[in-house]
Amino acid sequence: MSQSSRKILSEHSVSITNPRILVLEALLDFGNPITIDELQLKLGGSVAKSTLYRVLNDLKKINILNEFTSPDNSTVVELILEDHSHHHHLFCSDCGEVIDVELSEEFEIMLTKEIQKVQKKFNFEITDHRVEMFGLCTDECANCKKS
Amino acid sequence: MSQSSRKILSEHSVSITNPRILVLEALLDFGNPITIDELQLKLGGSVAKSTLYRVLNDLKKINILNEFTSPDNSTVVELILEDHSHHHHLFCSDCGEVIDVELSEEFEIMLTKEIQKVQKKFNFEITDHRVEMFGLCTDECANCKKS
DNA sequence: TAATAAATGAGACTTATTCTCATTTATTGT
DNA sequence: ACAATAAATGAGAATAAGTCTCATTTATTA
Repeated sequence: MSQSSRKILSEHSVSITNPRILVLEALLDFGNPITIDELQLKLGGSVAKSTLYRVLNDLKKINILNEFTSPDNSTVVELILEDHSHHHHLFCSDCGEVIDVELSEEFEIMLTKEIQKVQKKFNFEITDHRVEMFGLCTDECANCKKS
Repeated sequence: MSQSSRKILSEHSVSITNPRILVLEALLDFGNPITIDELQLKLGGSVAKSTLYRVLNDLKKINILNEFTSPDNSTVVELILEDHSHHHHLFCSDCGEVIDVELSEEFEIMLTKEIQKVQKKFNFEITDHRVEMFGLCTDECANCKKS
């Protein structure tokens, strides 16, 4: 793990520093989209707040980090490595969990066609898209209030 | 216009006050998703900041206001009135404009099927979804930096 | 129109994120 | 391996979006 975080950094010609390794390892270890709050918890003060935000920005700049806002307004961050193909997000409105979801090939093809229509109609150059789904994990989730 | 904003409020059994009328009229007048910054500009100080946020929350509570975060992290707000059917959003990464987009019926049907698959796979109850598209308005947009 | 409950304005407060600057650490060329 | 240089870091100050408080005003109702 320590190995691969260093590799990621050097492959992107970013200098290898302790905070960067720690943040990358936390993200690799969690393996799912994570809120900045949770990430800070996981790091347990080993990286200064200002440095954490700087490191996240560095990772965004080299295009291996995706940042978005969940419906409950927390900032969520996720690594996008080579093996991490195009996907979408599923949010639990109760516990805030975020899950990566891949949709079928046929669906993506159809969506691409729709997007082409939208491009023409609005004279836009569309570079990216995502599907967000919201709901409740109906299961035995320990964090859900089950209200 | 003044007429319809009052009507909207009374139809939802919300008391008719000046700030509420002003905010609703600004939203109706703009007619598109609008950032809170722009909305404040449009209101030109006629409504106190704290009141603006309270009114927006009131409108959310009666389910006629949708709020989301744009890719550049500004909060965007839009009215959802009866005639405003299911739609998605197109964002310009340069000027920040947000446009409502309807996708084809066939696409929505296929998306519904995909969502059913996701529900089963993750044991989720999915209540809502949206498609977000990002790009650049290639046209003669006065606000785009054309960098 | 008076009584009551609800809404407002002004500004204090909170919290996420960014900025500053003195110090530390990584990189590089020898 | 080492010194010089540039880059990154930590600590905390600064900023800004959004919320809260409370005294005053406004809407509703009977």
